Amino acid sequence: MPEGHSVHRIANQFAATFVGHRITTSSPQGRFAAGAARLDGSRMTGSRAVGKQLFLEFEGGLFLRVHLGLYGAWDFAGRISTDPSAATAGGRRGRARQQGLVLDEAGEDSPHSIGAPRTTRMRMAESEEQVEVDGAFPPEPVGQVRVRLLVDDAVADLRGPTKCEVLTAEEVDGVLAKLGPDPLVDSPKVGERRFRERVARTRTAIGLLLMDQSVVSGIGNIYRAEMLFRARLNPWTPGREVPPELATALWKDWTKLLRSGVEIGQMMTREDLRGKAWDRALARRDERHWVYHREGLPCRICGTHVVMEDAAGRKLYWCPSCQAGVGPDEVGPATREATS
DNA sequence: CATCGATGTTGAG
DNA sequence: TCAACCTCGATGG
Repeated sequence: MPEGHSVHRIANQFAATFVGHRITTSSPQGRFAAGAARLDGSRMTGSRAVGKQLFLEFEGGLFLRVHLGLYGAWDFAGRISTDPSAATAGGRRGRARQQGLVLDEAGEDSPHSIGAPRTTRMRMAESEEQVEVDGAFPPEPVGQVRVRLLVDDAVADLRGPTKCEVLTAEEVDGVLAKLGPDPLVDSPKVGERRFRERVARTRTAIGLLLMDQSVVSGIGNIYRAEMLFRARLNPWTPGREVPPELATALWKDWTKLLRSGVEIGQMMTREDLRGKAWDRALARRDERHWVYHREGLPCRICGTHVVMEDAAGRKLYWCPSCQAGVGPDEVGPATREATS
């Protein structure tokens, strides 16, 4: 259930732990047996995220493309990076070993390891929590594991993806061509211009455009709602009526939020809490956002009840008072009720 | 213990 | 527009 920041962190985790190594690839579940066989035994040469898509490059010119969808997840175990933020992006071999890696095996050094070997495990999806578990390495696959990538001292299990396939470089290019700009992939100038020009060209509501991966990559339902609130922008404003400066501001805000998300591993959009309340809010999911998942609760700025309405099948949360700006021609259900 | 819903996308109709 | 995908934490009984 990740938005873009999680996928970049996962790409960094692969860069730190797998890139440069020969990978034993399998499909314990069986559904990806043929694809796994094509990759088995080849070296991983690169790891890259674009929006919500992950591309793992292998020797021989093949790529594993993974999209986690709504509930997919990677489970890492063994020697894993405890901080998959930006530092290892690009996947240079060797660099990974220098920074913050944990090697947690049988561990003579470990004070509490008497008897059973222990392994660090971390699930990378909507949340990340590292736990140490008893048992030998590698652990038995648990549940429906679509793909298992194994090196000497680390393993990654993929479960529940919406997309998992082997592609050639040309096919990867085809996928990339359909994706809007990603602030961590495209240059600030080019990314901003592509986004702004695309928004200006359509009557589609900005609330829908932000979720359209061909317009901008990596934004999901939470960042969408939060970015619109931070811009005090009515979600139903047609793209062409969003002032260019505001489109630029949205792009810059996405850049800032994505960087922050990759760094802290959380979608924290409440910059008003910088300082003392920050850590507490990080610990509490219901404190991290302005409007997301706050239907009926008072707006944190004006006290007006936050509304929730359907936008192309997804739940859209916003404050009809704070976000009344840039009058929309087309209005959503909540706006219609308020004015009828 | 059963049911619901989710930070997403695809493809059928 | 809606079901399917296929996982799991949260929720209710």
